[in-house]
Amino acid sequence: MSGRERGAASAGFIATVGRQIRQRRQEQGWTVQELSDRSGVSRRMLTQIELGQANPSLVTVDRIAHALDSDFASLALPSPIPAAAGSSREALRVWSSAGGSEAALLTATDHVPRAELWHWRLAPGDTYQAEPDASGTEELHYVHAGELTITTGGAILRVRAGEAGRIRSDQHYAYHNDGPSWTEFTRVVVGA
Amino acid sequence: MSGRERGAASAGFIATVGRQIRQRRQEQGWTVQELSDRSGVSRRMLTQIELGQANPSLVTVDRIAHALDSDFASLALPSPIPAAAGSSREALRVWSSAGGSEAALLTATDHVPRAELWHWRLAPGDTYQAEPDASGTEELHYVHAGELTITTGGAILRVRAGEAGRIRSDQHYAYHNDGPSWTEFTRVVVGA
DNA sequence: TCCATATGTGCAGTATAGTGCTCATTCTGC
DNA sequence: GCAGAATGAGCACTATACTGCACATATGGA
Repeated sequence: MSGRERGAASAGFIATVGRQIRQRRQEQGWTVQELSDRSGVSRRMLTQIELGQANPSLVTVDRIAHALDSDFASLALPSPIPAAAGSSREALRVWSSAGGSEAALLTATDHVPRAELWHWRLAPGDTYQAEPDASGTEELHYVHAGELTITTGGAILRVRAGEAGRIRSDQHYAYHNDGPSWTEFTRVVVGA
Repeated sequence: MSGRERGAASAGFIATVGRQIRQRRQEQGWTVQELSDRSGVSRRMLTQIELGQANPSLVTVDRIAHALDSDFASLALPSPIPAAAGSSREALRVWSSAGGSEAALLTATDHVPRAELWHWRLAPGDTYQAEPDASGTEELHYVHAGELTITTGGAILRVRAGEAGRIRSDQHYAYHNDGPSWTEFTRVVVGA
């Protein structure tokens, strides 16, 4: 890191966090000053964070999250929250590769049972290596186009367009696109 | 904020983030120096972060996350998500209307937490009236094309293409396509 | 034992996160 | 139009995140 770019919105997720904070504050009907009083973070800083012009520390984000009766992680995710009625929000691109492959977290539940809805695009020949998860976690897949190869614990599962797959997630696994065209699939992650 | 406690592990989640980073680094078989080179964050800072003795900024955490081929949010969550062996299943057309609308159950888990993955197609002007599910059941929606209007308990939720929605489904609810074109959406039902 | 590698830590310096003032602008409602 | 509330932003200042170096400790292999 020679030149340290700063001042403006550097990373995209910083803007996401800012937008999350602003929306939740407005849902509470609070002014920036009010959130400042409740969180202990200055009004000056809050406006910059909401506009994606700051690079807050974890402690600062945590103070704000607590004041909003939320938690740190959910501010980074684009999850809505309203209890009875849902809301709409844009997807969060969580992973991408040099080849153009990408994974977007579309929406998720807040608490148990945890469920996440994803959309994935894998370029021909591309691979995604995943880490094991909490015991009992499962995944559902539905392939819209191309074909998806899932390797897990020595087993190989091939899912073609129009087919569905399911895996347990207590061990290392990986997604591969061994086909000649792009693979598109929906992924649901379910935890206890 | 009179006395600002610092230097030691202040918040619990900071230690969580540190542990996550250390674990993933060791899974890669990297030394701290190696992660430092790849992420652009100094070795000095990395050790403190891993030990929960630092208060890094979002950009710093993001740099580390990218070097670990991970994402920012999952480092903050104590429980990530994926991995294991599964099976494939064919889609089941559960419902259809005279107008050509249809609902297909793509796949589902066997036991708790229950989760079902659906694909729906609603013709313009078509409606589906649903019965309440078991208490605590939730639904996630992602609209691929057109727009989806969900009415539930007097509330109206409109989800457009590219947006996501969420509702509690332990009450009467209905899907409507009020738009001029076909509506296509993915639906996830999650129960306890 | 000796050497090499990996990690933890003290210290000083630098870059920047964060604060508290200030004023400008916008949007209300009167 | 006017007054007040709310937000956006410039500025100087303070607190601290972050760096680089040095040194200590621990582990493992020849």
